[in-house]
Amino acid sequence: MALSPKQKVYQEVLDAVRDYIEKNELKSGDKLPSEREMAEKLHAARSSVREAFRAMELLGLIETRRGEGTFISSYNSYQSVELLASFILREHDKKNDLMQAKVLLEKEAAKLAYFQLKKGDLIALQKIIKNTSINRKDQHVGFFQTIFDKADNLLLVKMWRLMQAYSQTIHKYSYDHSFYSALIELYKEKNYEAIENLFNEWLHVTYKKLSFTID
Amino acid sequence: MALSPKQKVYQEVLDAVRDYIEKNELKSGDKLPSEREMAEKLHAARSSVREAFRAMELLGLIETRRGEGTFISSYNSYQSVELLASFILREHDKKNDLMQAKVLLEKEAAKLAYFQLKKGDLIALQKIIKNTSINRKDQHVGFFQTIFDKADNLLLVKMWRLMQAYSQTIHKYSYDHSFYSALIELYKEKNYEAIENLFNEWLHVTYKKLSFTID
DNA sequence: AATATTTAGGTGGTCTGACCACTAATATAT
DNA sequence: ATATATTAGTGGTCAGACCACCTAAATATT
Repeated sequence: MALSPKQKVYQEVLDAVRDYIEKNELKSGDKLPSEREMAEKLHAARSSVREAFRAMELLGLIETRRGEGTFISSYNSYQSVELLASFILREHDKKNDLMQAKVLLEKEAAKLAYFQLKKGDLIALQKIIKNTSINRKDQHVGFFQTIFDKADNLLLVKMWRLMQAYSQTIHKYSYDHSFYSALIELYKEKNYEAIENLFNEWLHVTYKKLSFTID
Repeated sequence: MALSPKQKVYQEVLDAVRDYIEKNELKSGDKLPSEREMAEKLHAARSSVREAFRAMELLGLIETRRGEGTFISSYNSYQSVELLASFILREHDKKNDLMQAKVLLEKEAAKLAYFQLKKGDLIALQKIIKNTSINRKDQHVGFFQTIFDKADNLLLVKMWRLMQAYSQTIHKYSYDHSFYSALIELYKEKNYEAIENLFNEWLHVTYKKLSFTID
């Protein structure tokens, strides 16, 4: 493993695993080579392979079962993000970036979904908003999950989920209640252009607000 | 390190480090105990401590300098996002999703930059487009790198760079030449609203085109 | 023959101890 | 006082050794 001298071995293992997954077209749940086998294949020590594997495990990318092996995770578990947040999110300047990016994704998803939403979907959205038995965060997630489904872009929804998880430790993770109703109303009125403005207004207000609440 | 039997050692190290940081009120840039010292303190092997440290490093929580020590990271919190994204992107071969997401980011960056661009910036953009000594890909990257700089959102630019890198395996990675000129023209005319439409038109055309070229 | 049991090999989990490359502070020489 | 060489400490990596656990094949039991 002495090819790229500047890079650490466990970083190279990371790349190698990614290539391996792609090359062999492995999907969620498929088995990876054992630590020993991977080490031999990459001419690295097992401990180096383990450093890479443990990091990936912590990120929820792989799943490990003692006595069985290492498997590609379905990546539904975002538990790693929680740990991240507990360390990271005291850095405030990045909170703004995160919130801004998240809102942008939600805005674009809302616009993409515009062309796909049926009447039944609108009713479903309304039901989520009116359901007071779940908390606001779950309302927000449910609401936009529906929208992202209609937007039909797997990459966008994955990025959004990640940001949503990150942003959960920040106080502001949802819009005002009136926001959701306003969006639904725009869908009903078939007012595509106004969607952009609705989000942008909220974005500017919140952006400023966050700037002043930095301690 | 035999107290909590069900938990892996490197997980316990993770918790211990978090407690250590909390207890000693360490801030960004502060030094952590060495791997050997931490191992002795926690009655664990150095390799186990390393597994935890490497994972934290990958998450961007700590920074490591050979010969000096391990420090609490001050920046680069988005390192993990990059890694995650690189796996997410590989997971599915939805080229359409990727292209759509990339264009969306470029569009939003163009709109964010709108409020920051000075006359000199526009000249710089024009110079990039008129420079025929570099290939189209580098023109595209240079053009939007300038725009993303003005948009001033670290997270957005990192996501974009990643997508740009991956999209290079696809044939379409840049716009028609007239597109860039048109965008500059809109900046000059201070026509904010038209930016959205410019991108959307291109997006719809390309989206359909790609739909038919999927192998 | 069908079932239950034992066994052997493979896997992750952990530890020990050893080098190497690098850095910074100390000691030494100029 | 300055420049140089030494040294101790640090992360980076490796090799090899156990252990606990799981699975499947070989064996024994019915």
